[in-house]
Amino acid sequence: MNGDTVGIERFRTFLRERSLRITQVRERVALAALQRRGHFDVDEVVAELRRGGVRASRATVYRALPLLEQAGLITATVGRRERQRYERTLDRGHHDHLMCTRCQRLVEFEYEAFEVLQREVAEKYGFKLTGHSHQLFGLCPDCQGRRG
Amino acid sequence: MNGDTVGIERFRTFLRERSLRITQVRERVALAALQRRGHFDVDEVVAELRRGGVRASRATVYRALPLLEQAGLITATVGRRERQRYERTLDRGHHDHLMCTRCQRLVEFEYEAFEVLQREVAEKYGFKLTGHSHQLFGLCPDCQGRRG
DNA sequence: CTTCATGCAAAAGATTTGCAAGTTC
DNA sequence: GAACTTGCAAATCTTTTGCATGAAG
Repeated sequence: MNGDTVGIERFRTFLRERSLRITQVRERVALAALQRRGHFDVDEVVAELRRGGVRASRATVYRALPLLEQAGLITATVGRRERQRYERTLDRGHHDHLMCTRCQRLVEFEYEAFEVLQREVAEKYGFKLTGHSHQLFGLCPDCQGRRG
Repeated sequence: MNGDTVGIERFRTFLRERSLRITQVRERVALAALQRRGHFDVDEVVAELRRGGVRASRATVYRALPLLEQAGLITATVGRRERQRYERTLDRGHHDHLMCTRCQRLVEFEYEAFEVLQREVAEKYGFKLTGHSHQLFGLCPDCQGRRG
């Protein structure tokens, strides 16, 4: 019983709880998304599905991914104006992102100090911390000095 | 000589440095943007301009705001899939957000330590830092213990 | 069988772009 | 005058939606 299987089971439970249907397509989308490593977008999931011989429309994937997100299996990344991207929640660990605003290059970093400080801030305001989104923007070495 | 005037001067310098033209419309857009307090989007700038009797097309404003951003006068905010919003850089200070996921209550906090660490991370990867988005999610004191 | 999910194509919404006409240097 | 800007409309791009048809419960 690997991680994906657990994920699928969790997704089923999520769907049942909300009286949503457990369909073939939804499960296939879930599998395709969970099989991806690193970041992915809607089209990549569609491509992954096609490779596996599953025909699912983009619209369906657009409808399914937010469910997976609500189920806690994937996390949407917050970007600027590009297409929405996701990543498997389990892969995330505690890393955050450093993104080049020119070429979209994405670097992941992990700094325990941030986690500690965050807990500190939450405590200061009496909040019970459940998550965070932390992204740095800038120009990567290659893009510094370039125009536009 | 108020803040806006300084901003405009800085914008002129920025344009000159890149051999871009200092036009009436660009200056008006800059003024309109700098006059806004809090967050604003393209249409709000267009509206502000109209109120001042300036007719500038949306396209022009779309072309001008990134210049203002590059000049460091305004900062683009990062959201999910809505329209791009900006805020005057000077207004930002260095605050980040702590948001209650149940009642949407928003607390702004400021922790110099985060800024320091962020610069450290950027430097480590050779990035030139231009901005960041840092949000903590959790339950505020009032919402803890309540049902979701 | 009732209700919800899917696919398709069309719609929507935000932003970008080609091009002719107007400005800036 | 040459080069860059602007405005307009059309084009793009991503995401959403209406609707007829097909599955799930």
